[in-house]
Amino acid sequence: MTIKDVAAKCGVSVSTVSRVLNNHPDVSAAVREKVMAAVEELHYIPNNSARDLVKPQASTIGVVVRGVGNPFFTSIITAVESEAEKYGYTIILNHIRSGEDELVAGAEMARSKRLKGLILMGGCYDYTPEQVASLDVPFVCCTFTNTFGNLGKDTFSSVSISDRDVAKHAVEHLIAKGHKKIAIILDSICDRSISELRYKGYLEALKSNGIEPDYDLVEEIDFFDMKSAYEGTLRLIDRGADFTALFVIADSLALAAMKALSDRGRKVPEDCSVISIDGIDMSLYSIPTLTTLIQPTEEMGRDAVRTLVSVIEENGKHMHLRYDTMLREGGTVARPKAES
Amino acid sequence: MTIKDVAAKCGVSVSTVSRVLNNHPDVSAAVREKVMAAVEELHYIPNNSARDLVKPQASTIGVVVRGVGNPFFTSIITAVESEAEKYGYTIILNHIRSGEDELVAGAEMARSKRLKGLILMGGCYDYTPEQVASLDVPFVCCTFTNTFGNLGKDTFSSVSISDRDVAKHAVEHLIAKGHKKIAIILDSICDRSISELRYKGYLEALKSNGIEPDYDLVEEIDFFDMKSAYEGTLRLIDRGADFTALFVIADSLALAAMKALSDRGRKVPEDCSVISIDGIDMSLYSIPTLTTLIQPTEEMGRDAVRTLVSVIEENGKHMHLRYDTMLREGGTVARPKAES
DNA sequence: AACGATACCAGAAACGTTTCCAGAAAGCAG
DNA sequence: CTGCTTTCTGGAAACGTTTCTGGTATCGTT
Repeated sequence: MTIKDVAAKCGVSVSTVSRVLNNHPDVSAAVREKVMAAVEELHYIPNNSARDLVKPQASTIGVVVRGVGNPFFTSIITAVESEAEKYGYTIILNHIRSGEDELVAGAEMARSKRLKGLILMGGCYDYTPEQVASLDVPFVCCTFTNTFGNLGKDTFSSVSISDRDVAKHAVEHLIAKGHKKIAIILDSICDRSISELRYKGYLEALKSNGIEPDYDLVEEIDFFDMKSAYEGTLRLIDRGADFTALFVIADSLALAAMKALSDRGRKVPEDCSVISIDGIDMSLYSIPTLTTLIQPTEEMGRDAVRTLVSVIEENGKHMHLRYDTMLREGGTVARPKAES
Repeated sequence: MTIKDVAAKCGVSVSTVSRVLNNHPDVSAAVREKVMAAVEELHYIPNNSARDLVKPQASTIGVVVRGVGNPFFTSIITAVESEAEKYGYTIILNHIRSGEDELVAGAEMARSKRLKGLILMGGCYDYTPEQVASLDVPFVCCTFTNTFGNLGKDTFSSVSISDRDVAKHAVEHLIAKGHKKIAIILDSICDRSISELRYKGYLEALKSNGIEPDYDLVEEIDFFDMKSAYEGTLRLIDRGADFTALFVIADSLALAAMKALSDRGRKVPEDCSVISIDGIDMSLYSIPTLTTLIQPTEEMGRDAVRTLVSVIEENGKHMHLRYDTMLREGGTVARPKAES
């Protein structure tokens, strides 16, 4: 089942077989025909390792994703996959658990698989220059970006929304509807995650509208999953927090929060408004439809591979792309009830 | 940056470097130390292609998934990934669109990537022996199985539930609650998909309970996605179909169906009961919680790679594993209202 | 002191390709 | 018919590893 076998089979040299396999011009039609037939008959399959060894163009880029279940990511991944295909890259996915470090996972992966580049999704945003240097393939941060004092900005790319501004936008939408007592559900803010940025946006919105932040309305959850969000919301309610609206930092968590509200007899939006960020498919089908700020996942996924490919192939410069979100008004935001 | 460079760097032979890299015993501590240092300093990374060429144990198995967005699959994939890791396999994902043929996609993939095996998710169940033969790596069908006249049963494996029985179970649960007018939402049944099996189970349940099937209560949707399910349910309602319960063949579709019911002013479960199959995470957080038959995704994913690995490594026999589902009673099923 | 065993290391073959180089056959102009 | 291109094909080197084979010190035993 090697190229030698097919060469022997039809009485030509190895190099000739190679030529027809690679569509080189210097081979007569007769021979080409004969070789093709032999390939077919022997069920010959080229050995990619050997091929790569000679001409190392094997282009595969790795995607490391923190947060398996997040449907928001699957949407971006789909876009990444289809765009990568256009450029002749194959992508290989690596799901990591919350605890793991995406940079070491990425490095490990790049090492063992000879990746041409890396796309990181759902990580932190505070890589130090040393950490970045430890990765010796170009990479782009997807859905988040480094704000570590602007250091090393030119050593990697990012595609993201402005998390702080978007969060601010969301909260201001609630304020515009007349809400003043706005609670927030977020995952741990201490690890310099996206969560922290959105939290800052939340605070900013409150402050710039003259609302004193009430730290009793902040509920931090341990993990970024629906179960934690559900339980967190129950805690918030059960400890008697006084709020008329809820800002949840991601759609999937918001859906779980709505369930918790419902389980405690609070109607959305009559008793409590809910708004969040992402625009996952599922959020269209909640009852009522979730009001959220939609991220352009299609473009983000596309641009992630485009900038990566540009860096890989033509030594393009690293870029940091920001995207606008779009407010989709569902049915989860209403004016607060008049004070009784 | 080849092994030769590091050999030169520290004045030993190529083979010695290779030995320390592969943890072979026949090398002195001093030399090992020196080589390690050089490797570190030169940032040397072994070339996997060359390595694979010599000892082709590079174990990667491909997973081709039809139906990107289906959260049910992501749950299995997670299990597959973690189990594959245990056995030292890396998995590479391939999402295909509904139109594409998973067998040709798989074959293509196996060819170009030298896969050791394949896991197919969300495909049809009627492969012909010729089709199966076209794939020259072992594969296991996940979530579905071949029933093509039992032909070629020993040439591939499968892990699945008994779709017909489970569907029957679901519908009989509704019947037990007193429902007689039971509608069904399914994706196209003509392509010999899982859908068809579940449809058969639906019919069987009706018949064995003396209920005449009413084909006006069957709503076929074009694509397996929430949008189609939503629209299909609207069609069902709007054409005046008379039903008190709805069996949807998958959780994600059921959630969309519930939204449609809500949008048409029908309360679940008071006006209409809903039941489905899968047990995705999300279904725990619908309002009310979805009543569904839970598939053991954890076990299924695990066993998929186990049987595959067994076939690959020790020429194990192909197996066809069946799993039981578990009824989770949520809040979407109630007795029908008394006839007015 | 001689011998065999042991520990360590170098050389070279092999893995399956691609591609460069050269050579043979064929075509064509003179 | 000669010489020169052109067209096709075969041989062999190269890609970066691993591993087999063999050889040289070192050491302990007698």
